[in-house]
Formats: sequence, C-alpha cells, structure tokens
Amino acid sequence: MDIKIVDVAKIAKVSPTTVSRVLNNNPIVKPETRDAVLKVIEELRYVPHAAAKNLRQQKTMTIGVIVSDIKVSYNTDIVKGIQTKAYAQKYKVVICDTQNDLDIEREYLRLLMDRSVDGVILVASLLPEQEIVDLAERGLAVGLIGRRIDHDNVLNVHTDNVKAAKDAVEHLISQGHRDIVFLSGYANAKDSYDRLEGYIKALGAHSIPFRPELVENGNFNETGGYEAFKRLSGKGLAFTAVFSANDEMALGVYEYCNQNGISLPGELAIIGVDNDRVSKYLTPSLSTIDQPKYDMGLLVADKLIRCMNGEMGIPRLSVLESHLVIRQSSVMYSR
Amino acid sequence: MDIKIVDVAKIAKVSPTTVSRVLNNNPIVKPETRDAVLKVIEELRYVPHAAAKNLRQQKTMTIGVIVSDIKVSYNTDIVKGIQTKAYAQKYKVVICDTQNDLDIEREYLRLLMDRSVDGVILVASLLPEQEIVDLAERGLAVGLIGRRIDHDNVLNVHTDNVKAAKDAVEHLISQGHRDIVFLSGYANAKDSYDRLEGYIKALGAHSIPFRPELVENGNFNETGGYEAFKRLSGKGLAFTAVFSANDEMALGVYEYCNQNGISLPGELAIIGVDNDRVSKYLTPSLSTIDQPKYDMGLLVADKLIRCMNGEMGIPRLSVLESHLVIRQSSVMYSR
DNA sequence: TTGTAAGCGTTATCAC
DNA sequence: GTGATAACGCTTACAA
Repeated sequence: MDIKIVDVAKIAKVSPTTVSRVLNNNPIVKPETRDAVLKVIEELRYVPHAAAKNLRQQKTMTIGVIVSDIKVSYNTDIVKGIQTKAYAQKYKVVICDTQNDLDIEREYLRLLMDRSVDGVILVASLLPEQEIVDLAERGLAVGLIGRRIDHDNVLNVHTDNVKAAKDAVEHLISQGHRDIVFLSGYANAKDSYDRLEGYIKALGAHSIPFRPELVENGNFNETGGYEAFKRLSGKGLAFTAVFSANDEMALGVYEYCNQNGISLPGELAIIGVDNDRVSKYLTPSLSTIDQPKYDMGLLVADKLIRCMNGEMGIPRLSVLESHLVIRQSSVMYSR
Repeated sequence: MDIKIVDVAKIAKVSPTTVSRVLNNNPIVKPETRDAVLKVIEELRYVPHAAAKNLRQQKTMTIGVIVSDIKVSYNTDIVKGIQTKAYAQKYKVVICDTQNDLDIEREYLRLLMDRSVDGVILVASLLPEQEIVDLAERGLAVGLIGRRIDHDNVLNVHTDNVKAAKDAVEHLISQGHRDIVFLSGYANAKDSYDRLEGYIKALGAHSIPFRPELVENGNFNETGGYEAFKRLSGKGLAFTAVFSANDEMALGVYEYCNQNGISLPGELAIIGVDNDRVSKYLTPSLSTIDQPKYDMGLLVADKLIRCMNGEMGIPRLSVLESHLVIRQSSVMYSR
C-alpha cells in the first residue's frame, strides 16, 4: 500500500493540512514543525499523488506537444527546446507523433482534451484553423509553431519564411543563376506557401519572370523531392539551380543527380531550408536556411507557461530570424 | 465552467453511474439508454476528467520514457517505436531528455514517482543498478533498453552487442586488416563494454593479439570521436582500420581525416554501430551495424504495457538481432 | 438494467 | 500556527 499524506501526518504528529503546507513551501509553518515533517517525508520516501493534486488544483503541470514526425530533426530540435524550458519550470512534456496524419492528430487532441495537459503546442499542425480556434475557445492554452492564428489563447512563434526564401533565391541569383526551380512542400502548408512567395519576390526583384512550370511539389520529404525533380527533368526545361522548400526534399535531388551523373554544384546548384542535421555531412555539403529551431521551442514553451499561469499581456506573435548558411552546393568552384 | 458527468447525467435523465458505464463500454446498459447518453455526450462535447479518473482507478495510462538525448537518432528511433505501440493501446507517453546527465535523470525519476505514469522505460540509462531496482521495488514497471537487470518488475530488451562487434571486426579482418583501432564509448556503459568484448573476441578468433594501446575512449559522441582519434594518431602507431563503438564517433574520425588529408577507405577503413540516419549520406557512406531500434521500442513498450496490466509470465529478457550493413567506408576499391 | 453513496488523496476554507 | 472538513470528478460496491 502506498504512503499518503495522512500517514506522514500521523507519524509527524500533525494534521494533513500541515504536511500539505510543508510540501507546498507555505512559509506560515513554524520551522521546527517544518523540519520534523520533512524528516518523516524523507524517511517514508513519501511522494504526493499527482492525480489527487491535479484533481484538487485543476491543473497538471504538463504540456502536450503534437508533432508531425519526431524523427525529422527540424521537429526534434524544437521539441528539445520545449523540453528544456518545461523542465526548468517543473513541467512535464507529453509527446505525440502524428506521422503526418491529420486523423491521428485529431485523435491525439481528443486524448489531450481530458485535462491531462494544461496547454498544447502544435508543431507543423495540419489541423484546419477552425479546429485550433476551437481548442483555444475550450480554454486550452495553445502554442503554434510554423503557422499563425490570431486568437486570445493562441501563441505564435515562427520565422519570416518569405524573407528566408527570398534570401535563398537571391543567393542563387547572385551566383549567376536565372533559371531556378522551386520545390514546394504540402500545398496547404503556410510555410510552403510563404516560401513560394519569397521565391517569386526574389525573381521579381531581379526582373526575372516567374515561370510556373519551374515549380514542382515534393511534399516536404525525400522521396517526394526525388519524384518531383524527376518529373521536372522529364519536362526538358532548362534550369541551373534548385531552391528546395526544405532540406529533406534536397536529399531526393542529390539522389537523383547521383543516379544520373549530374554533378553538384557544377551542373546544378541547390539550396534548401531547415539546416537539417544531415545537410552538412552531404557531398557537396548543402547550403540552406537555418531556422532557430531550438530557440523557437524555448520561446513557445516560455510563452505557453506564462499564459497557463494567467499572465496577461504576452505578445501573441513572435517572429524569429532565420539566416543563410552557405556551403558547397550553391557555390561554383567551391572545391 | 467545465462539463462533468453529472451534467451529462441530468440532461440524459439517467444517473452518473450509467453515464460512466456508457463511457467505459459496459455492455450491461440498454442500447437505447446508451445511444441517448452518447448523444448528450456528443452535444456537450463532454470529456471525462483525467485526474479524477486516475485518482479513482489508481492508474494513468501513461508511460514515462527517459532518454539520454532525443536528438540522437538511435534514441529517436526507439522512442518512435515506443510511441507507436503506446498510442495503439491508448497510452500517452511522457518524454524526459536527460542530456546525458545523471542528476537530471534522477530528478526526472523523482518527478515521475508521483504516480503520474504507470511505468517507465529507460533508454541508455546512467543510473546505478541499485537505483533501478529501487524503482521496481516501489512497484513501478520498468523497461530497460541497452542494459540488463534481472528483477521481477524489470523488462529488458537489447541486442547482442558482443556478437555485433565481433561481426563488425571480423568484416574488417576479412578485408585484410589486422591493426584495428577500437573507439569505445562511456567506460561504464554496458553497450560499450560488450562491444569491446566482441572486438577482442574477433581478434582472438583470427589469432591477432589484442593491443590495449589501440583502444581509445570517445564517449559516444562526435567531438569525443574526433579527439580520441587525434590522440591515437599522435601516438605514431600503425593501423589501417577503425571500429567505432557508434556512428557518432565515426563522424569525428571523418572530420579528422578530412582535415588531415587521410583518404577513406583507401588509407583507413572504418565501421561504426547504430546505423545513424546520417551514415548513409556520408562520403564514403559509413558501414555500420544496424540495430533494430524501432522494433526494440515497440517491444519494450509492448512488454511494459502487458506488465502494467498485470499479465504474468512475460519474458524478462529479449535479445534482438542486429546486422552488418556494409557500405563504402570499410571496403577497398568500392567506388 | 439502473441508481445511491462511498471513496480515491489532495488542498482550500474556515475555525481555533 | 495549526487543524477539521468539504470538495475536486470520477468509478464501483451494493441495492433496488
């Protein structure tokens, strides 16, 4: 049988209330009482029962994190940031990996609606905006990474994807490229859409006409990137560079080039987004846009915790800087 | 104010008991009653309160996973397996990342002793055996990956590290190497120790004397591998191949070779362990021992859940097969 | 087949 | 400074 607060109280010859006060560092208890109680707690190795406490206090000191795929280093870095901040504030973190499946995402959310978490962070969520608003209306604190919703209970953290994409494409242009392919991600993803916008803006800024036929969808993953690039190559179009909306898809392009004897960056320059863990190990190493993933995680978690603690006036929106990482894949004569 | 079971009961004109029965799929309730209740639940979007339920049932349907570093793909793959199994059984997963810090690991464990989880899985735990046994004695179900403890409440899943290491080293020997460096991990890690044993066995099986000066410690990480190999190179010893106790450390060796113009695998063959995500993207691609990480995750989670549900006769120990993945880094004239 | 009432282990409120 | 008591929202004997 587990030890409970009354057991401690009896042995320490005080009331459960007093034990509770000691546990919660209530300064009102007399130091001697306090010490006596602590000693008993120590001896019995008593640990308060979370469920009882949660029930009484109507909070759980737990954050739920819903993430598309924990294996993708972009997500993992964010989770690590969240985890670090949460831990520092004595919060626990429940991780839910949706495998990029909207139904699984919904299912997890349903699971978490049982008030086993005080707040939720959605990373690269596929959920329709209305459903996220619903969560917030239900009183759950919601943190969002990679998209933006303006609502009282929704805290947003993201980077300026338009600018990031523009930087990447302008870098390619500065290397002399004018016929630049854009490999896009999910059609409905805000990130993907913004990167397309940046791509178009960069072209515009240099008076290069936008050619829709140079845009292909690769669904943000390696196979998708491979297939997209293959389709593109089959079209017989002329191009000398690729801007891939993330590094994963760039891996697919590397694979295709490898198989077909296309030399990188000699015959084809390429740049990605995310600064995935593998990118710097590739040959040639992949130029990319580094997102401050870890910091984004820290920041959402920080905001969310403040919000859950009833703090007012937390900025609903934070936009962090991402920056260009130039490696070998986008630079001529780099070796 | 949140909706609770009595609210549903009142509107559905039944007792809370009946609502509870419906929620828990008790077949005793009359179909019509059931449907009526379900309709109200739906309308009110009622979700049972986890803490209340947990308190009453003395369980939480949650598994705690303590992991050394969620960014290491070895760990992530395991976590993914755990997560998948847990989800399929309606369990939640709390992830705790210790950053390879024993004190943080202890702290997390203390956090989880509040009965907010029904069981714990330790991946690459640094905890002294006695402390793990303590957990088990306290009634917590414990799953262990990467080490082995024989105790009633402890479920072990690991691979045969001795054999894996032996396979790797014999592969190098088969390629003509006789002077083979061993890069070890943490001195106190079972995995590391077993791999050393396999290394020695392989040498013995081919009548190659074991030379302790060819063993260096790299602490299982990239920088450690770099430094260890640097120290070794400074010793002026002759060797033609490296067996690295994991892929991470091999990355450090690649880096060193890159900087010092040592060609792989021409001048130096190398093989690692883990089949890290980056390994196949390296140039030359890294030969390695693939561990069934995902399956190990699935399996511990499965065992743990059975154990938590009071199932008897679950095997305390499962040893999965790992296998050699030969790529370019260990094979002469491979390109 | 359904309902009543007790109890899970805390903490908040109100007395003392 | 300390203690008695009710309440958090659910499930489970037991009764009907």
